[in-house]
Amino acid sequence: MISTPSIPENPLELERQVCFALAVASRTVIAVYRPILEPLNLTHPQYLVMLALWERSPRTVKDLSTVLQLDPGTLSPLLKRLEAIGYVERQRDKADERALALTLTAKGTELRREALKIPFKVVEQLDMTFEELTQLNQVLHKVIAKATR
Amino acid sequence: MISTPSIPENPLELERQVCFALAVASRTVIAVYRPILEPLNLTHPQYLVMLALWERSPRTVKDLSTVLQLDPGTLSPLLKRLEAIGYVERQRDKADERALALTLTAKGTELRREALKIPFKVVEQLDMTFEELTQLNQVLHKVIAKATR
DNA sequence: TACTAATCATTGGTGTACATACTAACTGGC
DNA sequence: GCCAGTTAGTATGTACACCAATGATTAGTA
Repeated sequence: MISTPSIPENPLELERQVCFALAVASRTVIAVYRPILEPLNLTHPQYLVMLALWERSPRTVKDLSTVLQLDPGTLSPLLKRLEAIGYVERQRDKADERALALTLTAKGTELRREALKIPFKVVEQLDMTFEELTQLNQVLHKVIAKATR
Repeated sequence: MISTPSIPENPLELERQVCFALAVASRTVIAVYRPILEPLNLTHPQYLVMLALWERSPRTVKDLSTVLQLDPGTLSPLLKRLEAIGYVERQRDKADERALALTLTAKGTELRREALKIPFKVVEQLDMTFEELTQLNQVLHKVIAKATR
């Protein structure tokens, strides 16, 4: 007779929850960025906005909201802070006055040169191979796709 | 003569950043939990605290802070809210008056029966195999270990 | 034993993150 | 040109999340 395990596995075990690992991983990785971004006067979400703007510069709040998957209500104050630092300019779109165009300032554009070092610094600290990180990235994008449906 | 790619890869490309995928994945997965946790009157961080308490009940703030890798300053108001709902009791440790002991109430203990369904609901919504999730969990714990050093 | 250092939780400040409600501006159909 | 319905961004309220400072308590030590 085959015995079943006497102690059934606990579905609610904390260490087993992927959501827990995701939340902690997100927070701890962002914590790695914090001292690196601090000299640039950027928080991590602000850094992500800058990445988006370095790829294409006049972008609307709506556009950033879609790409970063962030609520416009979250971006609104964040973008004002970026403007206050002087990395970004906010102006209404002439063609559509509803839309707010975010444009990089000279200072914001120039910042990219400094930022170029960041990915290398982070990868070095994480001490993981390029392959591992690429694969993780793929799995995460799959999770995002599944969770967003 | 071997040609090098004319357009060099961009290290700052948003979609390539693991930190971005991590942040979005964490937020979107938590968003999956939101409607599921809402009937229990719990936010996701509160749910994680409950998971920890269901595993072992009198736990201090310090202890929870270590396990959940959360600042005590974050937990303090969160735990007061859990107390206000009636899932938890807060009382100073008799032996060490500095420590605050968090104990499950009867209501809090009973809630576990409802919560047992949650992992299955989430896995069903994510539509991913047990193996995929287990493997993701392992990689995330590796990232956490590397990032925490 | 008195003094000092370490520990634990809370408080206050800044910055996300999301939901809801709101205003201004645009659109299509008439 | 007008209007119903939509869209873009902002304002507000609640809840994390982290940091630094504070206060209370305990532990360590001369």
